[in-house]
Amino acid sequence: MILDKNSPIPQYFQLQTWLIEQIEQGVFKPNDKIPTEAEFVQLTELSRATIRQAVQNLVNMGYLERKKRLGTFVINRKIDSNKNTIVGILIPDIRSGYAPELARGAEDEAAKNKHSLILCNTDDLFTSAEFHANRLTDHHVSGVIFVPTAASDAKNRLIIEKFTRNDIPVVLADRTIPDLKVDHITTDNFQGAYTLTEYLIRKGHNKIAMILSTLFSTERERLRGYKQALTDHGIPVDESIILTDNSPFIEMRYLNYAKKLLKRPNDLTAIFAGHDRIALQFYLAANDLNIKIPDHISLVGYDDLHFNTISLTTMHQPIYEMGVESMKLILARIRGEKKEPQKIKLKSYLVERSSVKQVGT
Amino acid sequence: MILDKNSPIPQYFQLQTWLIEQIEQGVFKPNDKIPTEAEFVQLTELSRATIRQAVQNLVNMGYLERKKRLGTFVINRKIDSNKNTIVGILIPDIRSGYAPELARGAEDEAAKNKHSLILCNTDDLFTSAEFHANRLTDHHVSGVIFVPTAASDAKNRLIIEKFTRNDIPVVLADRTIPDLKVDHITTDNFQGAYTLTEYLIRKGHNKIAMILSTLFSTERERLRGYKQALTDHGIPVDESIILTDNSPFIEMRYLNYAKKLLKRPNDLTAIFAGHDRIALQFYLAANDLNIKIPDHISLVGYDDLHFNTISLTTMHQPIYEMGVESMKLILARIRGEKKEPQKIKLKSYLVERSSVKQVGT
DNA sequence: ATTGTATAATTGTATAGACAATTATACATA
DNA sequence: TATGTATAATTGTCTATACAATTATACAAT
Repeated sequence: MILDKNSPIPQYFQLQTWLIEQIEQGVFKPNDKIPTEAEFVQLTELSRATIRQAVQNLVNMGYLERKKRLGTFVINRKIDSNKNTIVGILIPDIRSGYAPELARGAEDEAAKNKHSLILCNTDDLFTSAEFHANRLTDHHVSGVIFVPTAASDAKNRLIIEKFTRNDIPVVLADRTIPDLKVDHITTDNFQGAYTLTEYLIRKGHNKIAMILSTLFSTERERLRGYKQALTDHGIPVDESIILTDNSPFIEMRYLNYAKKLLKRPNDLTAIFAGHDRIALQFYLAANDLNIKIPDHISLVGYDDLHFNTISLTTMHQPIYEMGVESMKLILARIRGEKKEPQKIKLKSYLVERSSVKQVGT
Repeated sequence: MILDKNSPIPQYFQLQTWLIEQIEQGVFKPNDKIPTEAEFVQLTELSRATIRQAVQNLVNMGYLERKKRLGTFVINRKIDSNKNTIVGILIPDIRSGYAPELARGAEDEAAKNKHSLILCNTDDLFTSAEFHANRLTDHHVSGVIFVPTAASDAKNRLIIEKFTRNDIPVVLADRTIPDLKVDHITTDNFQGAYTLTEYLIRKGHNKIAMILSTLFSTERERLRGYKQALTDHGIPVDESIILTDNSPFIEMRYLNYAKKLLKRPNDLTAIFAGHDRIALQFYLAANDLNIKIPDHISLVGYDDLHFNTISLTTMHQPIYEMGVESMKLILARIRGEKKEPQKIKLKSYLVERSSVKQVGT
């Protein structure tokens, strides 16, 4: 016991700090009995009242638990704090794309364990994400599920650091950021795009345009998968029919792209839209131009959003499951399970509807 | 000072209880200075240590604040707790209908004030709502926005009582429950349906079917508006073309209703769907049966969901605004503004697209 | 087998007193 | 005007002590 009698730091506070250290370093483990107050009096040569003051503070802080007649024990904070945990989720916009599905998955899993989920909409903006990050830190949430924004990797890293500096674990969902020691969970966009492209090739297509936003790792991965599938099937990659955009998703912009692409006289037989909302714009554009899908041109999307009135062949992403799994991951971190950062890739599967026609032979 | 020296209740605890009472009854008001420890020693004839024990507990509980040299003061808990408040929202399902829009409105308003929103999905089930209510109470949320479930009024009342018993204010959103002293905010469904029906009548329709679920106050109000509009225009209400259902919304069921109604040989010229998701089923059914909307029959919906591919004339509900306003209401209650329960009705407006044809002259 | 009783260990409650640290205020000094 | 200093009120820290309440355990009585 190293208490400095002459230090300006109060004795009770020294003792309290020492105790916390011992607990956090695992010298006193959960459920361990710490010395009795009488023993502490002998050990420290302080009065019992002072001992009690230190111990009482730790009880209030949730480190210790007193049991009459038995002594004072270290609480298993992990189990304890595991009740009624609050987790934050940072998604672009709860109104669009897969966000509702993701939120629902996360919420269901949280609710199952009596935890709660705080919703934050970033609109894919760094400033907004930063604002919410501050708020969540103020609220002392126990963990965060973060869908990185459309901002640069560096800026997204700032957000994550904001949390980790405050000992709040983070799980990245859907999109990743390179070289970062945090858990992340994505769908296998490379494999999915590969499968989808291969499907088109099998259907006889070999002039397949791709249109996507390069802003997100997800779509860049899809582009990789698309190119790889073409290459593996001996079809040269034609950069002139790969249309990339690096600004946030705006319907009108993609509607115009779609119209341009559909009007352009070329021998395209199929279009691979980077995600379903892009595909939707193609439907609308095609409708406008009196082009029939799949009769005149085939179309595939990616996401499997619930479009009730159009019958789009697309990759179904297990978004609900992603929500569930990210919550499981973050809860494991909150419980303090220390492993290497996990990189989970969920499998997507192809949903064949009627936007692709067999061509050629 | 009434302390019972002989009571088995500890002196410090008696003092502490008495102090809380004084504070909560407003005898000691926020920012008031309470007697100094020395004064308490005189008043109570207890030792200073005992006084301190009671006061320290109240400090820990957030009732009091010590200031060296100045004394001990009552904290203004309202102002204090007004920062970083957490509000719960109970909606049917974040994935469907207007829920995302409502949640977004509420979240934006909350974020603006540095508050946070906990998301709960009830699936319109009482048991689920009850579960979440318990969870939110455990978390000590400061207020709740509640979209009543499809269960009976009595059961929804139980949920609300659960909150009010714990001094958690509640705002009802979208749907109402009769005879309840809580704030609520709805759109004016009567007026909206009246406007919509009148619109159809002006377009020459006088044989207008209505199909709806009677489970929710919203749709029952719409039915009232529909009937009133007919009556006011001298059109007799024909109960045989009013199709009601009182089970939760299931797409298949309504698809079948739609098919039956569309197949039935009658002189219907227009259909008023209780909400957009019902209208969507009519689109799908019509498509199946090769019936063109609006050429063969006109259709209106209610909600203005974001259907990208169909062009439905419908009532736009200011759902985002409803989210914002319910958050404002609940925050006002949390701040302790005591008024009569407010009943706010937001105006909807008609969005004319192309699902209604002019008939007759 | 159940119920009651004594014991002892430990925390819980309480007293009386002492000195330290902090800080608003007033006053003094540069 | 700005800065330093003394004062006094109040909370902060700490000692030494005493008895009460709680309860696991062992053992006795029924």
